[in-house]
Formats: sequence, C-alpha cells, structure tokens
Amino acid sequence: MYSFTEENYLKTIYKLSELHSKNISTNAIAQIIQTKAASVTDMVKRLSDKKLIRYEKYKGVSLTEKGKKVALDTIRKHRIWESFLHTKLKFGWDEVHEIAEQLEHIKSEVLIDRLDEFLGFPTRDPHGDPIPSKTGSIPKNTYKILADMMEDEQVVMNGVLDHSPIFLQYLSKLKLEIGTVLLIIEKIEYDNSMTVKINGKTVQLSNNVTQNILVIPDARK
Amino acid sequence: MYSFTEENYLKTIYKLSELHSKNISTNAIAQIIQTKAASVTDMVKRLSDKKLIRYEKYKGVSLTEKGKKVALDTIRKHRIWESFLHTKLKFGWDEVHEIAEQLEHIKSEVLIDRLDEFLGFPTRDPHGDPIPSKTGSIPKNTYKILADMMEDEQVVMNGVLDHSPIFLQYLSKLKLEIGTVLLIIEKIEYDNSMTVKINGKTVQLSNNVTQNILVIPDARK
DNA sequence: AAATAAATTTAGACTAACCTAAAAAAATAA
DNA sequence: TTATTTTTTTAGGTTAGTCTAAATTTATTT
Ligand SMILES: [Mn+2]
Ligand SMILES: [Mn+2]
Ligand SMILES: [Mn+2]
Ligand SMILES: [Mn+2]
Repeated sequence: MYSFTEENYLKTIYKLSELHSKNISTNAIAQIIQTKAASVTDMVKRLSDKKLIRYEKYKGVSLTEKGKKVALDTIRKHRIWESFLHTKLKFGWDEVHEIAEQLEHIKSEVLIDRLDEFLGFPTRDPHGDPIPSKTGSIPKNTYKILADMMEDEQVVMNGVLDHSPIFLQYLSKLKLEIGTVLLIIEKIEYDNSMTVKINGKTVQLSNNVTQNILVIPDARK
Repeated sequence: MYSFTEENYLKTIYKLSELHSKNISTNAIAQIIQTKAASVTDMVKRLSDKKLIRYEKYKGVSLTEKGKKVALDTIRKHRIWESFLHTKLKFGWDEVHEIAEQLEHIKSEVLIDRLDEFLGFPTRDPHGDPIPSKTGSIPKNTYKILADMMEDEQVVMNGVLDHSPIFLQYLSKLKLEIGTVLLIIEKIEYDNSMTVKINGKTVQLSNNVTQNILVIPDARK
C-alpha cells in the first residue's frame, strides 16, 4: 500500500505533532528523517496529493485522519516488533529500535495480529511506550518527568524520553529499567542534579538524565 | 549491503542453477522475477559490475562465490522466517512463503542467529527444504519423486517441488504433509496416476501431483 | 545455406526518492 | 520599517529499477 519512505514520513510527522501541536515544519522533518529540506518539500507534496497530510506552502503540514491511521499502524508494528525482539529474542532495550525500524514496514495485517497474540497482547513496548490498538487508539501518557518530582517521593520508572542506545545503556548500567523503584533523596539546586536510591544503592543523576526519565508515584508507598 | 532487488535476483539465479546446471538465461530470470527481459539485462550488468555474477552477452549468467554467498544467506533467512511463522505463529505452510519473501530482506546478522536459536536450530523449513548453515553449506537433497516409486513401496513424504499455495492447500486437504507415510497401492499406466494409502485412507493422486512430492523410503518398513 | 522465429540487447523514457544551488518568502533584528 | 538572517521552495540533476519499441544476435526450420 504505502512505501517504506512514506510510512517513515507519516510516523515522523505524527511524533512531531505529539510534541508541538502546531503544524510541522519542513526543517523539523528533514532533521529527523536525516534528509534535506528540499527533499521533504518534494515528499510532502506527494503525501498531500494522496490526502495523507494537509500541506500549505510555507505553512508546514499536519496529518489527515487517513495519514494518522497509517502513522499509528506503523508505530503499532514498530512497538510490537520491539516487544518481540526484547521478550522472545532477548535483545536489550538499546538494541531493539534499529531492527524494528525495518520490521515495521513488513506488509501483512494478519502477521502483526498473530505476533501480538503470540506475545500475549502487550500494552507497552520495552521503552514503556504504549502500543496503539488495531483501531488506532492509544492511551495518553500520564507520566511525570523525574526531574519534576519532590524530595522524599518514591516513584516507579515507566518510560524514557530519550531513546538513544547510549542513554539506554547508561540506565542499564545503573540498573534503572522499566519498573525500577526510585526514592528521591535530595535535589541539588546548583546543577539540578538529583540523589536517588535505586535498590538500596544511592546514585547521583544529572539533570540531563532526570529530564529524560518518566515516572509515576509508587502505589506501594 | 545489498538491495531487496539484488537479493531477489541472486536468489532466483541460485535456484535456477540448482535445476539447470547450465548458464541461466535472461528470460528464465524474467519469468520468475515477474519482470521484462530488458530489465533483467539491465540488472545483470549491474550485478556483474559488483562481481556477484559472471555475465557474457547473449550467453546467460552464473553466480560467483560472492554471489552464491548472498543467495544462500537470503535463502537461509527465508527458510528460518518460514519456520518461525509456521511453528510459532501457526501459519499454514501455504501462507508462510509470501510473508517470508519480505522478511528475508531484513538486514541484521544477529537477528537471524537469535531467531535460529529461538527455534532450536531447525534444519528444514515447513516445506521440507533444507536451511543453509551460517557458513553457507546446504545438504544436498537425496529425496526421490513419488511418481518414480514402485507399487507396494512405503515412503515418507519429505518435501514438495511445487510451492504454490493452491498445491499445498490441496495436499493439506488430503492430510498429506511432511512426515506423512504413504503406501503405494497401484500405479495406473494409462494416465500415470497413483493409488496410495494415507493413514489408512485410499486416495488417487494424479501424475501432476506425484511429480511434485518428494519422499524417502520408510525406515519402518 | 538461406529464411524465419525466438531470445537478447540497446535506446530512450518513466517514477520514487534523493541531491545542490539559487530564488523567494517569512521571521527577526536593527 | 528597512535590513538581515533563516526557512522554504523551485529548478535542474542523479540513481535504481522499471517499461516499450526497435535493433541485433542466436536458434530453428525449410
Ligand atoms: Mn523504537
Ligand atoms: Mn520503543
Ligand atoms: Mn518460500
Ligand atoms: Mn519454504
């Protein structure tokens, strides 16, 4: 139906829309797709012809319902494949994304449904991101950013904002993963770093790190 | 490394080489790839430039060692994915090929190794075809064609020559699958059809069918 | 051996997706 | 409100892979 490239553009526009709410600029897309602005202009014209996005010269783009469906479908596939790679093939959460970038473009509706069933209908991928349903509904994240939590609060890690392998590997080294319980010991005003306790061990997290960790208050506390 | 299309050409040339032993003709490739002879000529020039095949104008092509390695690697991936789809996701043997045609082009060496391990290192795919090893070695099939067997012989089905869904579905309907034991009751000279017993049930198989079934003599007999 | 048919290659075009360089529009600063 | 900078678009090319139609080579008949 849609090409590898088209799906990547739509997915990118969807993800940018989640953050910005405004129309998405040519440059923003170019940066993520790792291409030139001129190429993006080319492509958005074609996507617009196919009624997948709305495009007005110099005004950026937004997804139509049709385009949003394709984007969510691609994200669904991506996250289900990531779950498969992680839970069945034992890939680390820092390794799954790159392979899933390829697998998400396999064309077969029944395949992804069977895989979903094989995995027991997971609701979140290895990074804590929600998996869109077949019909394209996706739970809104109500997570908080670790940096915004108060001293003495106990929280559970539930996701990350930065998905880069280097960041994920760093978290693994600290034994910080989805489900890990954190107790906030101290917030250092000077550099906005944070002292937290993880499994009884005290570690210092820079602001850069705490800004990229999503948490929920710990129910057990 | 190599494109989707390049891998498909190499795989096709490999499979034709298995049958013909001679150089492979432009037309033969065109027919399988479902493209025009002119396009094949174009492509074989490029594959030749990359030292993946030997090509002489009007004389057909043959694989170099380098090309053979790529072909076998692609076939390995195809058959491992087919095994996964069949044994884990419960797809029928008539359904796996089409999806594997896409999955075989996923680029990741570690992925296919992990999948292989996850499946317990299968040696044959759902159609009875041998899975090439990582190093590209592949057992030579010593199977016989059912049509060539004698009356009163008992054999075990071990593969098919025709992989089309319609043929595979017909075999499934007859409860004929890999491992099924067949007793040859009678060979009809008139139309070369065959009366066989499958699980105690007597069925009539046309020459068209028996020419496409691979068997080995039953050890139990 | 010449004539005819079939297979293969060449020539010239097309599309998707990309590029660079230049032009035009929008945003920002003076 | 000009002037300058940044963003976006246009113009013109490139590459992989495809096509049709015509030319050429090889194979098969007569
Ligand atoms: Mn990912
Ligand atoms: Mn993810
Ligand atoms: Mn197959
Ligand atoms: Mn097979």
